[in-house]
Amino acid sequence: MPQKAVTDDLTGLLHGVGLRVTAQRLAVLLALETRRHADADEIFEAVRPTLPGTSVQAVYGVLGALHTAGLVRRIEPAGSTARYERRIDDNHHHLVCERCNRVEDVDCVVGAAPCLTPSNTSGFEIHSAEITFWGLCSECQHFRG
Amino acid sequence: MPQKAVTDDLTGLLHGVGLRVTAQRLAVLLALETRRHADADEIFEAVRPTLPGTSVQAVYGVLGALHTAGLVRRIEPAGSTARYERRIDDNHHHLVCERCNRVEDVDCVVGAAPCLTPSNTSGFEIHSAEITFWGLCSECQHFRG
DNA sequence: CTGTTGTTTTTGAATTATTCAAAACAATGC
DNA sequence: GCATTGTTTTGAATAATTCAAAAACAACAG
Repeated sequence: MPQKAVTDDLTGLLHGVGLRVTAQRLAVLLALETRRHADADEIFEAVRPTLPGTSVQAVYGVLGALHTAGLVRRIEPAGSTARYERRIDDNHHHLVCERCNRVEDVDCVVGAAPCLTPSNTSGFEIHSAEITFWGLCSECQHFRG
Repeated sequence: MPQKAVTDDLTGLLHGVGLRVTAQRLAVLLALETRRHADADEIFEAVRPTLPGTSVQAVYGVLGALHTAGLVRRIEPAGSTARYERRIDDNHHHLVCERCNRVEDVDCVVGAAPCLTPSNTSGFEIHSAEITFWGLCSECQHFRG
């Protein structure tokens, strides 16, 4: 897909949720296209070359707006900074490395449906269930001892 | 149970994992007996009356040692500070309020076992699965709008 | 009980992700 | 184009947590 078409898509995405289309927002969305589980700083660095003058605060602002609008999902595994991703429609989960904080997607979980039903809800109105698997990534398995 | 007996239990707990027994560690463990999902500051405030002169850094140090030793579990729901709990042997999960960050336990999950098996592990060696249910607590359900 | 050793706590400061606020600026509707 | 309203910049603040050095202390041997 040519660059123009991608940008048009992203423009439509923003219009769709009633957000103004700005260069910063397009750049952040574009950066998220090719990055999975990027944090604010990674996105800031990705945006900087094509859009110098962008501030970190603007990136936080854009990510906040996109998140509120439901265009990005935000995860914050213990020990990591907040990470953002565009995959939102599927109910996928995450593997997090306890040593290096690397994050990978888990497309689905065997027998997932029951997991979304806690036994006692303590009066909570439940909106979503988040599953995080903790362990060691392939790299870090060698470093044990 | 008399106070002395509780303290003896906690002393044994520390000995059991090869940690030195200090007044601060006993105080933190004792504070955790009656509090669920307490954060460092809550524990600090709970410890202060009986053990004045204790520093917040000491509380962080104690909690770190207890966590490393496997005596306490540490959760860090997005948007909250780190919280600590003594329930570690059962595989229970959490409900977190999206508005006030209140945390409640979920004793178990219907059909829990399958949840511990992700479909693709991406080469990870998995140690544990953490399930967080997001929603609104009974209090905060009234504040919508 | 006492001295020694290694660990823990205190004291004081640093770090870092994130947020806040006011002013400059830009997108959209007319 | 122009006004309106939302967004970004600029600059500073916040707050949880960690780091480091020195003092205090628990555990153990004698």
